[in-house]
Amino acid sequence: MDTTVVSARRKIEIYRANVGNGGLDNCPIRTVVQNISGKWSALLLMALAERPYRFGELRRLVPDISQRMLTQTLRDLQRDGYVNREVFPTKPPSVEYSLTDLGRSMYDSIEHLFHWAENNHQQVRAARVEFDAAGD
Amino acid sequence: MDTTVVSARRKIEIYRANVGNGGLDNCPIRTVVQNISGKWSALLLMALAERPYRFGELRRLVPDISQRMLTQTLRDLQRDGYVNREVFPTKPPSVEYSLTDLGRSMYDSIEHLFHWAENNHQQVRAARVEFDAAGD
DNA sequence: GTTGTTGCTCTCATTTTGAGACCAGCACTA
DNA sequence: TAGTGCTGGTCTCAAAATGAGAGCAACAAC
Repeated sequence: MDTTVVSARRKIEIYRANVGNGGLDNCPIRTVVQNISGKWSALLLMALAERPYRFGELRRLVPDISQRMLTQTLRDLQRDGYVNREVFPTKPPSVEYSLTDLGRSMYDSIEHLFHWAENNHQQVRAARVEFDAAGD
Repeated sequence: MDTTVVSARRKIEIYRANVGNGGLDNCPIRTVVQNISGKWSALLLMALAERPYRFGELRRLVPDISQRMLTQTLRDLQRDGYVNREVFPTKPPSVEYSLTDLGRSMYDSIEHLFHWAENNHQQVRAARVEFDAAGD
């Protein structure tokens, strides 16, 4: 057995054991990844990594998100501790969302993936076209 | 304006311009991220990063995935060029899935996030508990 | 008083996912 | 020879997530 592979295998075994116990909520990676892998999470994290935004600003920034999903995605990110929600007593009251330290720390890691995506999206797109063509 | 922030802002502006054009399929990051942010994609990539797996092996490895979603997720990953699907003419025929070079390259980037998740899942979990408690 | 702005929530239609039955082809077994 | 199991799927139907859009309260500006 290759040693470079042992740690990944162990993670999976731990995962399996947890599933066997009926509690897959103990798989660390899924605990975290499931909640930032929503359709809109990455986009919102990207925006908030730039600077704090108000609700309406985010809505205008990502025009194809529904208000419902914007509310819900922000609340999920807040629940996991990535995003801070602050209400300002203006009239009408405004709400500002910003990254927490935890969120910023996580963003530093997910940013690698974003950079990869920027640099390699043509290849992905090409693969997709080829696959679809072969499927005819 | 802080210079460290300019590139993120530009990406978002590019994104907005594309949306304005009616084509948000040109946003590089979404093109890539949407398809690996599925519920099961990360888990399967993790497994396949370790070594190639057969369909049934993956099924046993991730017991709480339905056969239907396993098929579909693998096909999506294959379509984007991350995963190679090879049929062996055994009886009954077996199918092996493995990471392509593109998939491995992408995995190197997403792995940062997985490591972060391993190291910080307690904090996420704690934030979640606190949020839920405050919500009473 | 009419309209606009804020950040939501509620309802309902559509889409995605989950659970499980079914399938073909061959091997092994009784 | 009939039964059983293994392979990697697909098909159907229920459940869950999402999208589209209306409604809402309170106050400002006109």
